Amino acid sequence: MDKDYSPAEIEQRLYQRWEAAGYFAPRNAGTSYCIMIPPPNVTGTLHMGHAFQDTVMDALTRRQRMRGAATLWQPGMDHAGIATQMVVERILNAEGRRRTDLTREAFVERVWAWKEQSGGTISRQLRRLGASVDWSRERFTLDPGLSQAVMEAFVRLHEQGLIYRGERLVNWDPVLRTALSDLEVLSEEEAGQLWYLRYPLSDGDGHVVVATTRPETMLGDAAVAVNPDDLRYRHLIGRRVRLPLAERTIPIIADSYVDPAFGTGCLKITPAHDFNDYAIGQRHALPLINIFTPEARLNERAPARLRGLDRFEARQRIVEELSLANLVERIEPHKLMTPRGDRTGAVIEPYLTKQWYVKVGPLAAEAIAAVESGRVRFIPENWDKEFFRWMRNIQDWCISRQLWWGHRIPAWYDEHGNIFVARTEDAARSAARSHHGVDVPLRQDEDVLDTWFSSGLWPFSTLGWPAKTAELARFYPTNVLVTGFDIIFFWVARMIMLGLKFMGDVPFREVYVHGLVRDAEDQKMSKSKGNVIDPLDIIDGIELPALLTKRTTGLLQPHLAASVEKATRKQYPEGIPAYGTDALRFTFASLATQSHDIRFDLARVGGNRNFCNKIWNAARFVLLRAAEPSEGATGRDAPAPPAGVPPLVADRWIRSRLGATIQAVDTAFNDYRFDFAASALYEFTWHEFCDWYLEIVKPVLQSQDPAAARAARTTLLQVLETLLRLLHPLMPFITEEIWQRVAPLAGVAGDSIVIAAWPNAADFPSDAAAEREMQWVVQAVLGIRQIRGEMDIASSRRVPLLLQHASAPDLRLVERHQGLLSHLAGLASVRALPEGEAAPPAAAAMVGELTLLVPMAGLIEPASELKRLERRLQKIEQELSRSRGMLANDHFVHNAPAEVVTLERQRLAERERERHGVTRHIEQVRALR
RNA sequence: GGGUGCUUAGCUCAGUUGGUAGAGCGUCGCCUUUACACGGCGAAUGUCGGGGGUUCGAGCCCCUCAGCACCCACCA
Repeated sequence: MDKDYSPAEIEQRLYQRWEAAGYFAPRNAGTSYCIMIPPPNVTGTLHMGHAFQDTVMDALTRRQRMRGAATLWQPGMDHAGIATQMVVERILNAEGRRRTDLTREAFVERVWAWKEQSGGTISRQLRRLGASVDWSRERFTLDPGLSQAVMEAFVRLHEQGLIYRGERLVNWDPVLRTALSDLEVLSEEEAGQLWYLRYPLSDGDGHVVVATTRPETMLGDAAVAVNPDDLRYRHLIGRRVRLPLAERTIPIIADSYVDPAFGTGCLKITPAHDFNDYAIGQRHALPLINIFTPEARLNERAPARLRGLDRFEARQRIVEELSLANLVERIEPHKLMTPRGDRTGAVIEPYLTKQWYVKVGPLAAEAIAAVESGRVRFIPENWDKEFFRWMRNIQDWCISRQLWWGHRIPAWYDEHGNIFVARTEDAARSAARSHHGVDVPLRQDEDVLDTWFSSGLWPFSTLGWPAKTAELARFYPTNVLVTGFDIIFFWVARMIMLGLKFMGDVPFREVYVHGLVRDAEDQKMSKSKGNVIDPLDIIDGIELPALLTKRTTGLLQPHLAASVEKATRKQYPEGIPAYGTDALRFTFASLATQSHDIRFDLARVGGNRNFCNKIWNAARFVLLRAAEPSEGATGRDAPAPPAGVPPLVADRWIRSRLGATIQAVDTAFNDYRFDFAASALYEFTWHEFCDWYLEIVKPVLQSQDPAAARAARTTLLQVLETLLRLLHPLMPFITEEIWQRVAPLAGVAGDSIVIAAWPNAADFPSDAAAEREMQWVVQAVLGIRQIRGEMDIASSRRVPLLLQHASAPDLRLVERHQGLLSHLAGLASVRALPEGEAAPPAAAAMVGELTLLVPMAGLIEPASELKRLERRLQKIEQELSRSRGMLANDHFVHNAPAEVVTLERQRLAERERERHGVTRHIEQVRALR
């Protein structure tokens, strides 16, 4: 093995080998295990959130593969209608062209070309992350197969009356000129104004004053409404006002929706441009007066002088004109929720159009039932509340989009407006023929489907639906969905609804919901903030200049470049060092807590890179020693005689600990607590295997006792080999690299750790006796080390040890582990003081009754030993008084469980012994002065 | 306006049925000990957001207040 751990060298090589060997395809015939990747946008790149969830999915998949399941981790990408179309439109714009300069076919062709070029980035990223997806089954939502599934789903839903076409107000994005679903609209509080406008009464003197945040829509007003109980206006109900500028008269109506306390209590009603007004308009049979073009400019219904004005220019002009006519009573500042398109950021206009809808009520009911009955389980489970809340208030889903990139809606129209929904154009044609008796010209719907419609079919469309394939039978329902909470409604809910509808079963048994990955300052990672990190830059590292270029090019708002640069320079003055994939993955695992947000800190990756290094070097040590001839190890002069050292206890101990660790990791994986798995692995590997066992075993390996050395070697190899398999799901690369060398020596056959068997805790049963004995050794060593540490005794300096008040069992333990103690605590000699012999001035440590003494001569200042002991005593006293207090309390003694009381009594006795020892020693040290 | 979650060591976070508060990073000593200085050994550090309650006992359960975050919602 190379002396240095260099991830870059091993990772790509290993992944290629795995992929070529076909390890990632489902292998065995036994139980199946399937995870569907949430398909990322084909033209995007993977961000930290993706890397996080890919790590989780890969770890789950790798563990199940090792457990012998036929695993399928299904990869693929999403065509992401709006996002992708916008990207390509932006490229066209840069060329000085617009989408509409091209034909629909030419534009779509252009998008496909861009997809081919850009889609490779994600595959490359996934490979670098070590994702063990089955590439042979990769899918894209616009593939022929998946498109067929989309058509089929649409037609079937339509046949069942669950898809319909309707004209009503939709969320309209005037920039994209398309309808959006409710979910694609984000409302935020923004500063605005409230205009108080006078509408003169048409049949007499006076006026009513309406308060509005959108004065420009007054051209489309159909009424003024007041609350029927509002005494101020009761006499006006039924009369009419003259609508300024529009020069129409409109009625004053009564509707209980109106809040008398808000504004003036008079509400202008614009049914064609406001969702509430639309509902009121329906109740009162008011006309819908659409005053906007699809670009949200005033249309021909507006007075000629205002036509063509953008809605915000129109606002200004209209307010001016009304002011001149003295029709603006006052203007107040007002905060309001402004709806914006999640992609464009454009203010959304409620707009009257014909669109396709999914009637979700019946679908939602079944989905709710599936979650209620536990057929789908959320983890953490409180996400089901969120799910229920949304599902119970769900509105019909607008699925048509006025875009070119996507699945075109399988509906055809004849000249009379008859609609023929069919799987193919031919089918539509023949339906039209039988309707009319003759062939008639048909025109296909221009619109495409919401991207999430095809994503919603993903768990079964990728497996071949609507055909009844073997894969569907084998892998559906899938085992778990791993996703962020931000798409529970967009995606998770829809998959459940559509899965139940078309497959008659839930798409997945469990949903593991993880938090949002934020940066170290708790900011959401976004391109415009310039704080996104490409996972590959953590793996491979990146110099500052390259990072700056990367972050400042292609910004949606180029003027942010300067602030992005500044922030980047501040956060990563030296760029980002290369940490390797395993360190990054292990970090993700340790961050996988149940919390809402995940604050990503590079320091953590650094720590885990060190962990990789530790594993690497521990393996080097094992290989170095295991390769030595086991017989006739030559005696270097060990400082303390190694003869009689029983290696068996340490061997038994480390095996017992390994068994406990396997168990902990299994539990953690089953509970989706990857943070627990990571810490159990870290703790065992570093602090038990490396810190203790490797150190313990060093003198044994060089001992004169070949049997002991051989036993130690066997344990060393077996424990390491097993540990590598246990680490593999989280750290696939480093474990494979080492395993290839260790497995043969450990007598384990196999081509790759990827398909090796998952460790079995039962192979390493718990050994309480060994753990107890080791604990005694550890206590003794720590006691002596503490003296050494606090007295600043150089580690090269060996010290003599005297034993005081040693019981017979103590003496036996000391004798058995003398070599070990000497080695681990740096002892020059060990001698038990006979009763009656006075102890020399010494520093002391207590292990039960036994006192360990390190003579001061030439090493230790009495004053500092005194200080140390007094500090210790203080702590003991504290614990004592706490213990005494509890035991003196009758309520405690009577009410607490017996074992708790017993434990407390033991604790008290122990502390008292310790205090006795320490006090006695303090007196001795004092006497020296 | 509703709803959810969070508040624990300087920083980032664990803390599983209530039973003596933990980790990583950072800090401070000592150490070039032959796997590893991306290291070893040792040390310091917390009125667990405030207040109240239940209990023999509360970081954990209940109430309340404060701050923060997120989600949902049609008050013009």
